[in-house]
Amino acid sequence: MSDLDLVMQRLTMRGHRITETRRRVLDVLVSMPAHFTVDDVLRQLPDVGRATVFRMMKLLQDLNVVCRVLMEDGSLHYRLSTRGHHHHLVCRDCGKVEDFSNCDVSSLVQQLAASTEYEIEGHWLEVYGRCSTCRALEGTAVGA
Amino acid sequence: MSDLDLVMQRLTMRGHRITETRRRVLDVLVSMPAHFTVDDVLRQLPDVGRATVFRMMKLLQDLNVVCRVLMEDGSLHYRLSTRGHHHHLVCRDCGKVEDFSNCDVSSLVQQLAASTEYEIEGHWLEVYGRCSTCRALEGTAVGA
DNA sequence: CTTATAACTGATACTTAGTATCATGTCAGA
DNA sequence: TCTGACATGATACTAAGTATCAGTTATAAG
Ligand SMILES: [Zn+2]
Ligand SMILES: [Zn+2]
Ligand SMILES: [Zn+2]
Ligand SMILES: [Zn+2]
Repeated sequence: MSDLDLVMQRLTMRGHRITETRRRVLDVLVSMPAHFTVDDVLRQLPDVGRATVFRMMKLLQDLNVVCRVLMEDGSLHYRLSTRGHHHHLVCRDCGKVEDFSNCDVSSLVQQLAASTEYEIEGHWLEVYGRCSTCRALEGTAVGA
Repeated sequence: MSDLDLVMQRLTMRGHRITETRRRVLDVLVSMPAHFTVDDVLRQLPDVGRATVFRMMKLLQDLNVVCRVLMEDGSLHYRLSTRGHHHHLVCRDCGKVEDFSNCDVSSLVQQLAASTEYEIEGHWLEVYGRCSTCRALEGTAVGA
């Protein structure tokens, strides 16, 4: 089943309607790169209301099919993802994203719990770097 | 030397002026709890211009005496801190913050680098939980 | 102590991200 | 096909932050 079908299914399962607008927005979302903003979406759907897209992003978050990526400057971008809790490894050059959750955050958290007496209940982690493709390109770049 | 003196020193060292407004804003900042917003500051200094406080927060970031705390909802708060790169452990109940940097993020980063072929250049980590004080209080809370 | 001037300030207007309201439109089941 | 709850778009609003600009002030050279 495609991500798109999955979203449709979850929508109806929860009593939400499949409208023409929702279908159009979803079509745009699946065509988007790894992460995007609401304005990226609006630019491709000028006749769709701003509030509608924001409402939809919130809905999709409730349905656990989008997450938010924290950029290094502190701004938040959206990303289609049907994973539960996970983290992002974002390429600074091309914006490509790797989701990961099989990480060793838990050991870090245990260290912290021991040294601080906090009871730890959540965390947010984003990692930034450059993907192999972009690193390979750098060597051959004009002027490099 | 107090944090406040340190800031003054760094300001003059970089050719910035010590003005009455800056002194007043700094006084408020050091009196603030672990993290705060610009509007928290403005509420205590109604005659200081909004832009001035934002300008000052940016300046203080350049001087490495404030950092930003990512709250769980995605909003950013400010925090006075003269540390370099570090992370936050934020109490969900009282807002208390522990800075930490002696963490095991580097091993996590190495794992990631090995499994993804990304060259890793940065990260952002925030941890949320409840401090020992708030946990102790819970047991004695009315109605608990 | 002046004075020149670069730095600083506050007001205002603007931007970006997101929420609230509300009249109109439409999906989907009876 | 009827109907009402759900969805939509326009509009206006909030919150965080930036840009502009005319007026003020710190500071250091004289
Ligand atoms: Zn995790
Ligand atoms: Zn890349
Ligand atoms: Zn606490
Ligand atoms: Zn670190």
